[in-house]
Amino acid sequence: MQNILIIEDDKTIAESIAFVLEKDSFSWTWHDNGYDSLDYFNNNQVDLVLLDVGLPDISGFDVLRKIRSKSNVPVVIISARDDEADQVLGLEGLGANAYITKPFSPRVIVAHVRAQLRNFRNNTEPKSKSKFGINEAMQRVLFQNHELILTPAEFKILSHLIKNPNRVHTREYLLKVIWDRPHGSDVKTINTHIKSIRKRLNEIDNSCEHIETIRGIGYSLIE
Amino acid sequence: MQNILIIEDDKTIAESIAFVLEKDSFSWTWHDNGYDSLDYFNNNQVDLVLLDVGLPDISGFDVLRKIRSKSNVPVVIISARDDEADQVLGLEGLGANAYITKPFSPRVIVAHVRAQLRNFRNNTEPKSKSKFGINEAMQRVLFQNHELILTPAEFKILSHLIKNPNRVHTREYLLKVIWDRPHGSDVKTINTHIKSIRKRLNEIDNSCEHIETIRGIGYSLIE
DNA sequence: ATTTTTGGTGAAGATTTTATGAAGATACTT
DNA sequence: AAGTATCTTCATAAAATCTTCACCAAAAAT
Repeated sequence: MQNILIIEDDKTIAESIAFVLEKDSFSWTWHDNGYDSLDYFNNNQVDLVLLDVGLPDISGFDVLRKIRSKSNVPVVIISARDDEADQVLGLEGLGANAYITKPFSPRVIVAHVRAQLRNFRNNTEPKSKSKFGINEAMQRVLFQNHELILTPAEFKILSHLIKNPNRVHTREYLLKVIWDRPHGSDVKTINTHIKSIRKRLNEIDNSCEHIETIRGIGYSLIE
Repeated sequence: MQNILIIEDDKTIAESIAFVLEKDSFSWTWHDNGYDSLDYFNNNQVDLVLLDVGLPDISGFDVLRKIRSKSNVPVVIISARDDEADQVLGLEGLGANAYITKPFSPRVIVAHVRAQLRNFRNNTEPKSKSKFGINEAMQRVLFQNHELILTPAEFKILSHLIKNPNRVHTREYLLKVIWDRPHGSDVKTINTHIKSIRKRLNEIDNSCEHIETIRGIGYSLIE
């Protein structure tokens, strides 16, 4: 049974998360502050961390950094307020594996947990060499020695996926990747972009799915 | 001429950096906040970034991440205070190329800039043989043994493209190439210049596009 | 088993970006 | 100053791209 560490100062939220985890037969532990949770993390087997960014004692930033200084355990960020968005982006850069915002449904949380755990399992140690190369100077992607000519949006999405492979990216996030800032268009737009990227990739190598769909969440590039 | 982007909210510091860069005949641009500088970065040719970590709007962390999401351009971190040391370490992990702290002398900065630019150049362009020759003295370009008679603006653009082939050049940057300095004219002017350069090239060899349009960004000379 | 939700697909429409030709403005030459 | 070459602007056409939509298939929930 996998052990999930919940770091969340709001008791109600923590309990609802714990409830759905338990229903899906995960083991869980809850701490409502950064220091206790780090203490727990250092002395126990933890398979995944759910980390709220708005803690009372230390910043989510510091917690994540401390965790990352000794482990690659999957960390999923949860944030209650929209104005934490910037901070959340920074956290992803620091090595957070995914993040969930505001109206988080139980199902979304469990889906994230499952996706991250699966990715992590498949991804430990072997560190293979990527089949992709990014030609920034020409806004092209090299895939198995073929140069892909992509539209601006496709390039932005694909190069982002290549730089952060084996981890889930929500459609919302990928939209922001295209537009640099929040943008009004429908998230389903991403489906269409992904479709055309897949088409181009499959023209070169049809043997497998290169971009995996994580149902209910988003997409992930497989290496 | 290489273009350095200075991201620094302290006017005095920015000016002193700009001064020494100019003395060493670098082109430079200064922005005092993160958003403007990213906006500039996304739309202009930038050969190196000098990034202060203590910006008023977004963290240097986020700025660097945004830059790295689309470019491998050398980024040199400058930090004014010692207590930013932690942050600086994080930044280095994220892909900063070097960092300079507290008492930075002009000469140290220029030395870093030169070193990074040299590294970057050696790492990227393998330098193949070109079909083009440049006759600086006569303001002419030799293309497949034909001498092209060009207008001054056309010569400046084309010879710049020849010196930096297979790489995108924004219209803003090409405007600066024509005028040596920022200039008030519309960037669409470049479209017209490119059109006439293409016409001249096609009169000699019509078999392919020699100047490729990179949609949303600019133009690139193909070798 | 049936309903509901979610993602895939192809095509149409809207939007954005670039190309083009010509006219106006500017600078340069004689 | 007139004439010429060059640069810029403008309007419009053309192309490429982005978004939306309707419909179908697959997966999940009931």
